[in-house]
Amino acid sequence: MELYLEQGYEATTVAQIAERAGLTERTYFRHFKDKREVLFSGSPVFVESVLRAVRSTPLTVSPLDTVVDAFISTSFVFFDPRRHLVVQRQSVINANPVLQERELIKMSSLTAALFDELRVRGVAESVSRLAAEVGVLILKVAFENWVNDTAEVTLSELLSITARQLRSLSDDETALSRARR
Amino acid sequence: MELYLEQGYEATTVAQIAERAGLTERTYFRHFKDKREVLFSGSPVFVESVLRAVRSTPLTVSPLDTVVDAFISTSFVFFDPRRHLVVQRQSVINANPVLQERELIKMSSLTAALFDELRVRGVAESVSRLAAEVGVLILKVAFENWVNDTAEVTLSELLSITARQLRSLSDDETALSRARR
DNA sequence: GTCTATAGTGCGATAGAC
DNA sequence: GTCTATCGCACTATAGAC
Repeated sequence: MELYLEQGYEATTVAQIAERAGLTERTYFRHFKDKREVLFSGSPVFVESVLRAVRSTPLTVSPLDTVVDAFISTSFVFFDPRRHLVVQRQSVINANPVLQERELIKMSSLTAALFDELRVRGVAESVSRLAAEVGVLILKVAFENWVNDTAEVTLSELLSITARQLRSLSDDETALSRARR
Repeated sequence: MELYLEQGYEATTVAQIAERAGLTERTYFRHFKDKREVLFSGSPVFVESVLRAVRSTPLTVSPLDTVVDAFISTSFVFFDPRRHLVVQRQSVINANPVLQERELIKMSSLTAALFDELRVRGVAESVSRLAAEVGVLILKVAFENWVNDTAEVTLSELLSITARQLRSLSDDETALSRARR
C-alpha cells in the first residue's frame, strides 16, 4: 500500500515490495499469486464473515433481506471502523483498470458464494441467483457512495438506504408498467 | 478463437496468433492492447448499438424499461443470429479467470455508459445509477441462461422473462418486509 | 533459490494510402 | 506531403517450472 500510494501501482515492481517487506521476490509469489493480489488478501475473510451471518439468519427472513442484513452486520465490523484505510486502498484501485478487474472478479465470487449459501438453505435456484446478484449490487452502490461521501455516514446505514431506493425503483417500474398496459 | 479452442487460452502464445493471422507479434499489440483483448473487440460496437437504442426511446418510458428494451432490440441483431459463435467464445472465457476479469470490466463500462446516457436524458443521478446497474444485471443473468439453455429460446425473450422475475422478486420482498412490520 | 518463457513497451525504419 | 500500418529489435517485469 505504501509503495502503491507513493509511486503508483504500475511504477512499483514486485522486487520493491519484497524488499520493503524484507523478503525475496520468490517469497512474495508464494503468498500472493500475482502483483495485484496483495491488495485483496482481506477478501476471503470478508466473504466468510458474510456467509456466517447468512447462516445465522432465520429462514423466515426473505432471501434478499438475508443477504443485505449480512452485509450490514459485517460492514459494521469490517469497513466502518477502518474508513481511512479503505478509502486509500480504493483510490489505488480506481486509478488502475487491472486492479478494477481483480476487484470485479472478487465481487463475482462473492455473488457465487452467496448463491450457493442460499441454495443450501432451500431457496429456489432462480430466486437465489437474483437475490445474490441484487444483494451484491446493493453492496456495490452503497460502498461507492460511502467511499465518495464526505459526510461520514456509516456503510451499514448506506446499505439500508440503497436497499430501500432499489425497492422504490422497482415499485415505480411496476406501477409504470402496469399503467402502460 | 481457433487457437484458443484448439489448445486452450494459456497454452496459446501471441506469437502463434500473429503467425496464424499472417502478422508479426508487434502488429498484434498495435491492434489489441493485450492477449485477452482480441476476444472482446466486438464489445464497443455492442455498446454503441445499445446506446443508440436508448437514445431513440421516448422519455415517457421508465428508465429501467428503456435499458432493458435497448438490450432486447440489440440482442435480436447481435446475439440471437450467432448463437453458436457466442457459445464457443463463452466457453473459452468461462475456462479462464483472467478472461472473466476482462469480461466483467467490459460489463462495468457498459453500466457506466448507460448511466451517462440516462443522466443526459435528465434522469436523476441515483435513479440512473440503479437503473443502469439493474439493467446490466438482467442482461447478465439472461445471457447466462441463454448460453446454458439447450432449448433454443432467444436472448431477447429471456431478457423479458428475467426482467419480470426480478420485478416479482422485489414485489415479494416488498410484501414480505411490509408483513414483518 | 535459480533459471527461463513470454507478455508487453519503446523507438526507429519502411512502405503504402490518400 | 502527411498519415497510418507493419515490422524489427532491444529491453523489462511478471510469473511459473524445476
